[in-house]
Amino acid sequence: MKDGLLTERQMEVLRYRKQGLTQQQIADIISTSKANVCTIEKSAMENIRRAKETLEFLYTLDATHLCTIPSGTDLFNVPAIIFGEAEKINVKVKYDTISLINRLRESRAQACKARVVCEDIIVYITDQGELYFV
Amino acid sequence: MKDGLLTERQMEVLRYRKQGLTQQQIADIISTSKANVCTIEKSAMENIRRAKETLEFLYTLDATHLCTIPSGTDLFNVPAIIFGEAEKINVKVKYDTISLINRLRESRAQACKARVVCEDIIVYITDQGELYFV
DNA sequence: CCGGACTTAAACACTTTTCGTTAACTTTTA
DNA sequence: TAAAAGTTAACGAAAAGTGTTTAAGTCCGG
Repeated sequence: MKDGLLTERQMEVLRYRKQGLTQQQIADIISTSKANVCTIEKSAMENIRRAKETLEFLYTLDATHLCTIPSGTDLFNVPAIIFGEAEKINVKVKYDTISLINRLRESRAQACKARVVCEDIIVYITDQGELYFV
Repeated sequence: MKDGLLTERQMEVLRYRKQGLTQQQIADIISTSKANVCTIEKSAMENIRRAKETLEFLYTLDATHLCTIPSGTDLFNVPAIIFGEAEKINVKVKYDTISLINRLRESRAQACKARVVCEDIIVYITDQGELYFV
């Protein structure tokens, strides 16, 4: 059994960064160039992003397609749409209006511009009322 | 920007499996051997495990070390130890006694045998009272 | 005990990732 | 603005991961 996605080098850099060290300081400590520290940190972040996306996929496997929010929809209308669709299939959404919008904003930030949805958003829901946006 | 950890092949197999197909049926559909379906599914599960472990690492970066539960401790004494340590640093743990034990069992199953902790368990905590066991 | 479902190991060709260098570039901050 | 911090691009070598085959397993219900 292997560890997670991150290499020793990547974890090392992330830990030093968390302590507030600059890339140059870390480069000195681990004896390499600051450019290399930058790329190691970057690939670490990329790996973390991929880990998150992998689990998102897993969730959509468990969930069923609920509806699709068309691009151009007012953000504040989204909860009503989702509550309505969930009611049709007898599932209680585990978010209220505000937290639903926050959940959406967090998971699909680039799809939310100001008060408007600027990309089609596919909505999945589990039996437990958990939502996933793709 | 690339996708998550899973390859097309791996997602394909997981989706078919979710539908309840056997490895042989999937092998026929995607034109390969059932042994290969098995290894693809296995590496998919391994990737998912690694994705989870990667995020766990990320959480421990945000969290501070709270205490270490020594091997041999009675499971039912663990909550009291953790509540005590958390109180010392003025953090409210977001679990009650029962759910804390469940959380521990889920995250470190192999470290819990019957009523006893059989490995040292390092406990991390965030400002929000979330716990991580390593 | 037979058969179906599943697992495992070794070996292979192939692709991707990683760490590293150098050098130029942009952004932030004092 | 000047210095420090951070980013990017191009490239190479080494390491790791993937899909595949073949062949030999285990595990379990009927």
